[in-house]
Amino acid sequence: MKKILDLITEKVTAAFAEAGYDAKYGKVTVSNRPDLCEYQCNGAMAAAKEYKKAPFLIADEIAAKLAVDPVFSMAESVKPGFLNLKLTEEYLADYVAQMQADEGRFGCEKTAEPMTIMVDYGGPNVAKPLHVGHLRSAIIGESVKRIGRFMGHNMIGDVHLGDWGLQMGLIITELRERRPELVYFDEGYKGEYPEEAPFTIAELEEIYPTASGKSKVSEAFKEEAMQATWELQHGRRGYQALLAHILNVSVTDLKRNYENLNVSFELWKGESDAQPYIPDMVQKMKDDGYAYLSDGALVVDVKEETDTKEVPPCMILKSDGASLYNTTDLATIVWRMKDYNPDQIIYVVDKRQELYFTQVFRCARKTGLVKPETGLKFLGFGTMNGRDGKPFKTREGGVMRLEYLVDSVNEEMLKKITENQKEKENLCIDADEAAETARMIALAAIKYGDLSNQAVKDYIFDVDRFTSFEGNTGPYILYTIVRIKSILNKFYGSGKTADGARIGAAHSKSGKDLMLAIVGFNAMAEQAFAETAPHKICAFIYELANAFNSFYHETKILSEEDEKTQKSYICLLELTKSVLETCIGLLGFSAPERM
RNA sequence: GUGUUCGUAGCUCAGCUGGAUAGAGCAACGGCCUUCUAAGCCGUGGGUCGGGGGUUCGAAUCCCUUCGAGCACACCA
Repeated sequence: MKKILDLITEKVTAAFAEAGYDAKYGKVTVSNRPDLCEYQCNGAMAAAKEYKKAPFLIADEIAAKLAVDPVFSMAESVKPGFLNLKLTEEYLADYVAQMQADEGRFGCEKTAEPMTIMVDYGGPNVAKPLHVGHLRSAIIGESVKRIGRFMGHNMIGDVHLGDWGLQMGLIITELRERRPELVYFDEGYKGEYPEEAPFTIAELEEIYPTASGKSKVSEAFKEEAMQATWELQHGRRGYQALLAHILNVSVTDLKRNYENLNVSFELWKGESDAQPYIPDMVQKMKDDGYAYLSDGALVVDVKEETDTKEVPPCMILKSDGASLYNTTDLATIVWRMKDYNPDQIIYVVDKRQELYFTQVFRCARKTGLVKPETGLKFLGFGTMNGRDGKPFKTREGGVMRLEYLVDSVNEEMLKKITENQKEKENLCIDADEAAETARMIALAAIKYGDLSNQAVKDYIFDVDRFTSFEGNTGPYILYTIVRIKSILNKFYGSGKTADGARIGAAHSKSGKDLMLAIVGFNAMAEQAFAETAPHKICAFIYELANAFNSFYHETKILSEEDEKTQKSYICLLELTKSVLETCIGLLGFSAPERM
């Protein structure tokens, strides 16, 4: 379906052309003065210069041509040269009805050229619990993935696990100190290793920080850990079996945590998966003459003419010959290209890593790791700060576990639901439903609170504000959906049906405003994808929810006596609900039946 | 130091491919529940869009400059 702005623009450009002006002046936008009009075109003022003619004269000409078009209920020129437009109720209703007939898409066409897009987000470390720093990547990445998928692209999410390096050696060393009798440490052991891991996730989460602490005070311990790391990476069987256990236990726990956030990944690849590709990659960079030694380290120059600042070379190997983060990230690109050949890779990462990623991207491009047309996109997000404007910390000053944060919001929500129930006797929610509903609202509060801000900006995570859920919040959106569901349930529950009915012309300003809000869906979705901007979806649904609540307040639906009108309302409610639900689906949360 | 992002109401943020009176929410104040969930609706007050200059018929938006804040600047990830 064509976007409504395009349809109107077609009319206006035709009018400009007919009147002898360049069609480019006919671009129509949504009005910024809703009190004056619904859509506007400012082209006459721009055209005035080229044609050396008073802008209002041009606008008058165009308005006269448009006024006879049955699409517009108003087409007038105003003061300097604005062209103000209003649609007829019939035309608008017809467009909205078409959206409804376009099931699941609401007038938004899938792309004609689907791309394969990999999204690198999440980035948790094994053996370490998720903390608040992982929240934004998960939330934003998941939404970006869903938006792309809705637009018809083949989206592949990769968690990009931090499962390589010294941390593994640390865990193994600590475990050996505690339980040297385990078969994993017996070098002569030739049999199968147990299937059951010798530790739980809780133990693992305690072992790692302990070991990490020891390595900082004990040189000997650190030496041992490095030795263990080396042996692990060079194929020591027992250690590899332990690594498998660590991964297993860790990933199981991570999956559970991500599921609670309604976040999932197609791929659970990690840094370790990139290691096999490193030797060949490095050799090729040397052979092709890109990599050279600088201060003992192997580097690739990534400076460009247009740089306004010094971009340091991209380091491939440290002066001791060891690989580093860059090496792993580049090798990750190698396997991604080999296995999935993506058209684009989007990195949802803390914005502080921007310079680092420009180096990696340039290096990948220069050395031919990716095709010239392969997109490498850095989607940096800002820091989540506490109420004091400083990075979010627990009261004690440590990093807060993600689980605790989610739990505390859950609790607040449950309290609120219980309170709310006392006020409304007709809501008989049992304990299980209340807990589940609280979970859904809490998730909406957290995700909406994050996504409604621009990703690049830092934002303040204020638990009190999020749990107060008035105004522009996730719970407000859910509440709106629940209200609609409630009416629909009562309507259908009385044995009525709206089969065969169609949305008709609006009878009121609020009804028309609701439709005007809905018709922007397809344009918004395209834009949200093109700009990887989930916050545009938030802005859209907030406006839509506002429009609905105004309409709701002044329109009695269940007591409407005219059957045709009532069915039309029901259709409109169905559409509003579907659009809202689709949108929150793109944001990564869903609505309960009641709250 | 170099680069970069940002500075909009008391607070948290939209708006930034230039357009008409700069918008929301929270907080403050005032209305609206015998009628579809008041987590709602309607209204009032609150702004030199950090300062200065420029481009333009027209600037929060583009350019320059200045002040202030954050962040990043090769052997960490």
